Amino acid sequence: MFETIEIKDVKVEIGRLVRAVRKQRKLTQSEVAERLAVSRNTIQNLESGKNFTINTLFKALKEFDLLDQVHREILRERKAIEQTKSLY
Amino acid sequence: MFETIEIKDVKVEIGRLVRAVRKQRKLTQSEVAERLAVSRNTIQNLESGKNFTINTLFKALKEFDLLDQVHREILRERKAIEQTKSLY
DNA sequence: ATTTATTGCCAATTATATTAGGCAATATAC
DNA sequence: GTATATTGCCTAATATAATTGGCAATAAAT
Repeated sequence: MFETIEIKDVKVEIGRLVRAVRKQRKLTQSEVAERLAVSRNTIQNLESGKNFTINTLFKALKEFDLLDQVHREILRERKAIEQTKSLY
Repeated sequence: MFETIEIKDVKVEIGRLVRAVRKQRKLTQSEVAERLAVSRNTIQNLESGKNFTINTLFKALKEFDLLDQVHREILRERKAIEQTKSLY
């Protein structure tokens, strides 16, 4: 019924997002890696749907000015949940 | 100017969100750990702002019916970016 | 067409996330 | 109050993410 999306699909989509921003800014994988202080392989993994740590993702989101937005959405989601009466 | 949020702050906020949902559903850390097929330590790290992998986070989001929403937001963000003329 | 740059992918090593187990502190139930 | 459950935190071992270095395939530039 609900939640047909698989974890790997979301990781692939994150990879596409990171790549899209990188391309828009005309940066190479090596340049992004240097800015995040990680290896190019780590960027490669991030862009290609492999597993990675939240630190790696958040470094990229911060570099690309998306971290603040993510932070606000997490905050909003938690507050929405805390106001909702439990269904369980 | 922009992006004053620190990575650690967002990790802490993720921890609060996970805990809020867990509490609302009246589950213990051990029960969540079992459902995600991870150790209780991993849930503890997730809830307390430590580093963790995207797999761990996405298992939790899927269990809590939040993964589909995240997936849609990532998709939307990428499409927005691809339509935007570069400022760089 | 020929360089030059970039990407995809691989093996070996290092760093670290995860696991398993335990115990004290705190919260919850009785 | 006492018992029971839950949480926070620690150590040691294991699994895996990240690093380093390399090379072939593809893309971009000249």
